Amino acid sequence: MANPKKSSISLAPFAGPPISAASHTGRGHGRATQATVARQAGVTPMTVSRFLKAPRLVRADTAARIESAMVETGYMPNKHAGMLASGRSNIVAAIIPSIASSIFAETVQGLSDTLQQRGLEVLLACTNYSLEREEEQIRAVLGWSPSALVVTGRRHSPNALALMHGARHGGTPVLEIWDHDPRDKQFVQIGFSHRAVGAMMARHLLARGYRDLAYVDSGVAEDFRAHERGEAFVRVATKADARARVVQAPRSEPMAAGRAALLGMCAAGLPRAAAFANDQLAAGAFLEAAAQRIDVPGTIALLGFGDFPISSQLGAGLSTVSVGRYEIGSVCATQLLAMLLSAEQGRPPGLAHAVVQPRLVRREST
Amino acid sequence: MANPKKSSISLAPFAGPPISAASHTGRGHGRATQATVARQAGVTPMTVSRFLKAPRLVRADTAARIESAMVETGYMPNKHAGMLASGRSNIVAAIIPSIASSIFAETVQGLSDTLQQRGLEVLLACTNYSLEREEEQIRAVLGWSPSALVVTGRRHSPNALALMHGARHGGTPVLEIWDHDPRDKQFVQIGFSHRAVGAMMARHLLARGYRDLAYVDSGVAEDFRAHERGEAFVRVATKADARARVVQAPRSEPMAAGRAALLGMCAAGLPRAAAFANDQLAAGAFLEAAAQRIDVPGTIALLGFGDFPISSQLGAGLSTVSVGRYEIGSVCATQLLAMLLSAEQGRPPGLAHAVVQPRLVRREST
DNA sequence: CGGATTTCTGTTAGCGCTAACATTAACGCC
DNA sequence: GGCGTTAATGTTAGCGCTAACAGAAATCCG
Repeated sequence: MANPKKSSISLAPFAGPPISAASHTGRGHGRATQATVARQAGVTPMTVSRFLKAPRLVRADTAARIESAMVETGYMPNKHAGMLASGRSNIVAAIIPSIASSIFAETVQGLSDTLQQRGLEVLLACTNYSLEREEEQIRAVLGWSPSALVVTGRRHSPNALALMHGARHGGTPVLEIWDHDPRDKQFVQIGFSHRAVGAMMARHLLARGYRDLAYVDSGVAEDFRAHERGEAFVRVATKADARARVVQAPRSEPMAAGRAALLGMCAAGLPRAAAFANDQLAAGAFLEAAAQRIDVPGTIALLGFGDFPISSQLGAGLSTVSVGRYEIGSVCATQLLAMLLSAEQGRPPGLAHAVVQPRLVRREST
Repeated sequence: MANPKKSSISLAPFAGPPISAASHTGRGHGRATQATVARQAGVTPMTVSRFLKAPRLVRADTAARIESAMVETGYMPNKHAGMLASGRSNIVAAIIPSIASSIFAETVQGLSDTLQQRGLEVLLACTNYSLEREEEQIRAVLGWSPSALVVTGRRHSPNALALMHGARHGGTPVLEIWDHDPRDKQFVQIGFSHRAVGAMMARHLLARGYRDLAYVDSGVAEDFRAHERGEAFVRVATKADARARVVQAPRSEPMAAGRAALLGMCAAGLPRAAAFANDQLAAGAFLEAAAQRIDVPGTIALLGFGDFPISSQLGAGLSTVSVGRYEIGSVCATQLLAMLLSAEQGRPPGLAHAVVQPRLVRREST
């Protein structure tokens, strides 16, 4: 009971009138504090604090008295006070585009699974793929004095960048996940090159002999990584003297958007092969193709991105690019812990990027 | 810049040796505080604090001086200190079974969208469908003195229940989401009766003339709500003199589990209709049926639960039960805000449950 | 234009906890 | 048994912020 393991996630807002929790009489909020426990156990608060941090530092019988006093009083440590006094929040703030889309959920899981074992909590914030919102979120989470800051991607608003640099100069490790550019050494990056993936997708389709290609981009204007994949895709295809165009899917539910994109291409003339910004789009297109009795890959080859469960389940399987979603999170956590450790020991942080290499999974759709 | 809107989510752990953030010289952590800003602006810290809380309470020229001092110093409020001093954390802790499964992601979105406008943040914790873990998580989040606590479902470990009651008696509203039992008045509930849904599913299949039924439960042992739907399903079917059995899907990736469940039923003798614990399972079964050239609904009718995007996209559509996932979150937030408001005004909290009624969506699979 | 308002700012104290140091108790050993 | 050593506890002060009240400044109005 003294050392509960846990893991949680949190969302935060910041407008309108704040609302108080309880009707408190004056200041104290009624809850038992370390002082309450100490009185009950016949020791000073400091001993209680010590017991909580390192039980072995107090004598066994004292520890027992404290422990039962904690149970009797229903003591619950106040982490805000602890943070304030120690200067350590043991919070890692992570800013991701979205929780609803399952892309980042596993990364968050990987992050928290690893950090959890080291006594760190993850504070999560979502941007809905908006840079403006990202800036707000970074500002918001910094108010909790996180031990480290994790953001998604390499593109940020100028203010957001300033906040990130400020945090880093204040000694807070800042890491960028889900992207990688070896030339960019501003922050530690954990991810992969989206250009390389776009190129990989194009080369795969070219290698299979398709020479009239399309890249179906998600309708999300600020999903820069999807755009980057598309640009690289087109560049490589064009360089190989193949035809390549970019099609925008509508910004709706992704599977429906994929269906719509396929229908759109039907009207405009089907390419021989289409690469998609993600598996959901590709799955939608696959299902629409089935509905239209368009042969895949006979008439059109389909290539997804992400390797989500659905792509291995549809028909004989959708070819896709497999990304270590969970791994990005766990590697990020490991890296981050190393940075915190070296900061603790006064060593310089080191700026080692980590590449989580994606790989192409060929199934029957290409 | 004085009133940033935000929204974030956080995950928390609690074991192993804590790790410090920066190499701080003694106590102060280098960051500008209200005192820094105050000195710069030639006022007392209190005026800065006041400006932050209610800008209109300070004279315009003072406000301007403070504002520029904040920019110059790069001031960032310390929320821990604020919480400690005011006794209000403006955090709502939400405990859900899983983020990775998209079921609860939208509920969280609904919660945070609504709370955000009122200056409340959401602290999220996942249990992975384990009551033990739920208890740990509740204990963990209570350390942040949340303004309210939201938990999933009505089943909790005795200790968890004790913590919840303790929190409530400390004036913290406690709400249960995703379930509803009018007889249970311990905590405010926002959701629906899973028995009623199970019954609804059975009645739908009976009404369509199917009399040999199966309920395919998810392999998640502690998904009590899925079990409850299954029990009610069987009860109603049996009462109507139909055949009804429960099949356990393997605990794997849900779509694969659905496929496996269908194959299992093939071997054991196909029922005339199968209801599933969720749409992913049903989708897997649908795809396996297609692969096996089993006619749906001719040979076997399939009924899902949840109304996820996939169920409207597969073939001519999978019948399912549509649940207001987002609505549960937003209604919960509204209710919670009302409770905080009445607590603030000293009124008794009121214990109004809110039912978010699910409805059956018939498509071509039944 | 003086006293009652209203508006703005300052003072004091303390939220609950923990670094850092100081002190005392317990122990070992020649 | 006195001295050094270690183990266990206590003392002091302060983290950054905000209630609550007190005081000063500006404003109003008969």
